[in-house]
Amino acid sequence: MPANEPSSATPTTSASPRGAAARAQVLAAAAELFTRDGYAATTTRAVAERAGLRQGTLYHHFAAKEDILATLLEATVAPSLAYARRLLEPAEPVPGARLWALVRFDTELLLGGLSNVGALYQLPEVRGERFAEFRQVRCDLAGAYRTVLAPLDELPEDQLRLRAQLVLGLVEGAVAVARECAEQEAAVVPAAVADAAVRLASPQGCTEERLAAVREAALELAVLAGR
Amino acid sequence: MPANEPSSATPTTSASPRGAAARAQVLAAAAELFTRDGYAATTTRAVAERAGLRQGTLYHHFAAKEDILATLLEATVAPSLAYARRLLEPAEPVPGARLWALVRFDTELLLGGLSNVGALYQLPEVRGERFAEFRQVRCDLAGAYRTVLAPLDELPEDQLRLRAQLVLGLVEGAVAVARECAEQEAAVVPAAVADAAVRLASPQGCTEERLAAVREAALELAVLAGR
DNA sequence: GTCTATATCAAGATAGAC
DNA sequence: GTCTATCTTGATATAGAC
Repeated sequence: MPANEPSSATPTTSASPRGAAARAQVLAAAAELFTRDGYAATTTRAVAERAGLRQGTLYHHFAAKEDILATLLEATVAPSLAYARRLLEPAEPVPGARLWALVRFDTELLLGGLSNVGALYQLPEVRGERFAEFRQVRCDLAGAYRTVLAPLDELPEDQLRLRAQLVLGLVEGAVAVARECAEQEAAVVPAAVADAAVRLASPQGCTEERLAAVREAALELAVLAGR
Repeated sequence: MPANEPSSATPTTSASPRGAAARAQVLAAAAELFTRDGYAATTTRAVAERAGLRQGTLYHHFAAKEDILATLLEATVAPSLAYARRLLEPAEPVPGARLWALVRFDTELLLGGLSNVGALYQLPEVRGERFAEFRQVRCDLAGAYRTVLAPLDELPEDQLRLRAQLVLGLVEGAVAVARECAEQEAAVVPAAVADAAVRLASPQGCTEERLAAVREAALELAVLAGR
């Protein structure tokens, strides 16, 4: 990756860890290792080494190990919520279109992001104080899921909550298992999960034709929402 | 908790950890703590204390911390597979009935068992050597899911695999989120997840009526399969 | 901003008395 | 079979030179 910088022109901007880029390298390294080996089992040494730094240097960028995790989580869930909000602006052409678009976006984000940060959502450490802000955003996202689920079925509030949880569980669970078996199939997963979400949220049934219409409408919505 | 045993009548059978019961107490304590705080973050001291033992004593029942986890996992997945096999013996009265029964059973097992051992399935530690046997059983269970999914949809093998993964993801994901919000609602979750699974596996749509028929047939199957 | 070196602490596992 | 030690190791985080 490093192109060249034999001499020293601009000290703060070099290819290797040096400077501001180091922080980003640490985040990328942590995302990889946290998702692969688990948060608790990943040492700060391993993160630093992978980022091209020494262990102690991490603490000039993050005050504690938990801060690295919190930064990762917030950076991952924020785009989801932002996308969900853009998705809610235009009217929904076909019931289920918003749901399809949102589920596909989230699955894609979790699967394709730097790493499978989605799997980190359920870490026990996330219950701590340090992660309150993240959990709040996460909660707002769950609300968005309820909103996009509502038009598909007349449901009392608590049933709607449960269904939103089911769909969230589907997305995160599917992401967790998707990397294990599928390799090149990963490209199909987001759409498949979105299909599945629409089906499971359609109480009076969802035929292939209807699903096709939902997909098409969702793709248009996705353009409007900027993705 | 200890009722009384001032003198010493039968040495191997007393109320507190003493004797063979200790092993079971350790497992119960570990299940609770591993699922609540995570495996890596749970110390053997904490497990021992909750089991009413001292840290060192654990090692007379298990050779290592990982052995506790492995025992828990195997004990949880084995009933699922056994149930799935019994479910496959009788003919399927209505397509989807087996799926419904299996999903409900698994969700119930994971939710209601000693603890949410299901959440432990995705621990990074489980990739290790020590857990090969567990992963094998898990793999067999995935095969059973493919079998019960097959009658619902004409699907090429790889698509069927993906769908089985989706359903497994749904079950485990739903279980993971179910405890967070729902309290007394937990009783509704298994059936709701089973409904959701059947819907998402029914490509040509699944109306309320059909779902009702599936549920009824599934309950009969469940009786035959011994639960 | 990065390094080396180290303080500090707690974890898993073992030894041997009772 | 359980206890009280203790060994050994490896972790996070800090201090201070460059």
